[in-house]
Amino acid sequence: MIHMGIQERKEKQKLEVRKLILDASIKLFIEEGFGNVTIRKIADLIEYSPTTVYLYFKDKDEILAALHDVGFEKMQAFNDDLASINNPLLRLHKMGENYLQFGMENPEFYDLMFIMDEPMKVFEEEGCGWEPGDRAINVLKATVVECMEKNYLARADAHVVSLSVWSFVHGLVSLAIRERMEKFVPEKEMMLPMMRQSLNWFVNSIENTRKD
Amino acid sequence: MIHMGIQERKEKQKLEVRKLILDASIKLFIEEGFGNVTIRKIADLIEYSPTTVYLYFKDKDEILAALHDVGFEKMQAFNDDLASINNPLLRLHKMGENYLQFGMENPEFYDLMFIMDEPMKVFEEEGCGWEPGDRAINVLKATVVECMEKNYLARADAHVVSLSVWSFVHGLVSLAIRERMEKFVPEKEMMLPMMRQSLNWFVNSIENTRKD
DNA sequence: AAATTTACTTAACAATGTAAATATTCCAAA
DNA sequence: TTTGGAATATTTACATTGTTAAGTAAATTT
Repeated sequence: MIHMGIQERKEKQKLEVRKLILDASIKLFIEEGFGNVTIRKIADLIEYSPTTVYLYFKDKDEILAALHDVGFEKMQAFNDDLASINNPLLRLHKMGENYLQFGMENPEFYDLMFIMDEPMKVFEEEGCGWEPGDRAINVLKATVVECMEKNYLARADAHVVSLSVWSFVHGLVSLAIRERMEKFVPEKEMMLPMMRQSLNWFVNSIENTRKD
Repeated sequence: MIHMGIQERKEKQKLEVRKLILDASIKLFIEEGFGNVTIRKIADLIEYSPTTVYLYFKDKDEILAALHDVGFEKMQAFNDDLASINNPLLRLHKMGENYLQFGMENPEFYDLMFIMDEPMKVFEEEGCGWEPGDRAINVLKATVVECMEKNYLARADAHVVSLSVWSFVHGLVSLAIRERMEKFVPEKEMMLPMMRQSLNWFVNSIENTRKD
């Protein structure tokens, strides 16, 4: 094995084409919307033949799953400002606001991460569960637990409460993204403000009033 | 116009074929899932050629929109037991439970009604908004208002609160349907119970504690 | 009886995901 | 240096999809 350097270069190239495909997908995804992400358009963009894509990804779902992962990275970057908030209830609130904002600013990614079926098939096949989602909700859960410990939230099954909080914000975003809110929030620019109001009410409602 | 009877019969026949198409769609929809509802399969079932379908529906989206409407009718039937509940907060709670149950028992319909893009396109084209959804949320809203009037809920913007309640239950159902909950609720038969628990916590949390 | 409208079918197109067969490139051993 | 075999890429092809255009046969109107 004299030419290990060459093999390394090859592997790097392999990864580079993979990255080309992914970048092209993201570009199409963001600029033309999900419906226009097709194998052929990806291939056109990177100037390869369509079937070459299949040398780097098993099928289209796997590409979507990769984009799904990119979405979770993006979301994590969105939450950089959380660590500085000491009050866990305020932090929970801010997490919610970030979630809403991320969803409304990146509807295509949000869709892929929390609504679309396709990327989930890959996780099913892999056997191991939905790791990115798992990690995200564990952060939420930790905050909920902290809220309960410090009596900002009434003590209850933290698992149930975490799912509830998540469901609440997901409900808002997914209804908005899939155009079920237009009748109720006619002006588009009022959507996010309205959602924030909704979140305010929610956080206010769940706050523990029987503080010791 | 001697032959009005014949014209009537013709129109009836026209409606009958329409109904054939719709029934076939529903059958496919329920038995084989949404992905297997194709124009050709519908045509096969009713023993017409595929293109005949287009004489009765503008396009596939219009069929999906019709199924969407059927879903709302089904849901309404689900809520027959609500009228007998006098306490508005209990009624709200029961509405939520019905919503969860309907969603979990009719995931395909729920999908069409509250998640999928396709049927909404028809409403956009028609200009007038999403009438079935509008009606449904108005029922919810009336209950919320009644809750506030009778001090079961703290006074707040009823519109915001209604959207919030809806978002909450929709969040639960849509996460479950689109397989984002499996990691958190591993046993499938625990899904609905867990969601009910979540709803219990929610209703409990939003209930007005400063009752006069 | 002739003309026209209605109801339906056949044929076809374009887009899509994907598989199989084929070609090309490139490195390693003879 | 040549050669054989991976690795990489392309060509061709297929099946499925929604949908349109053209054609046909029967029913209805004139």
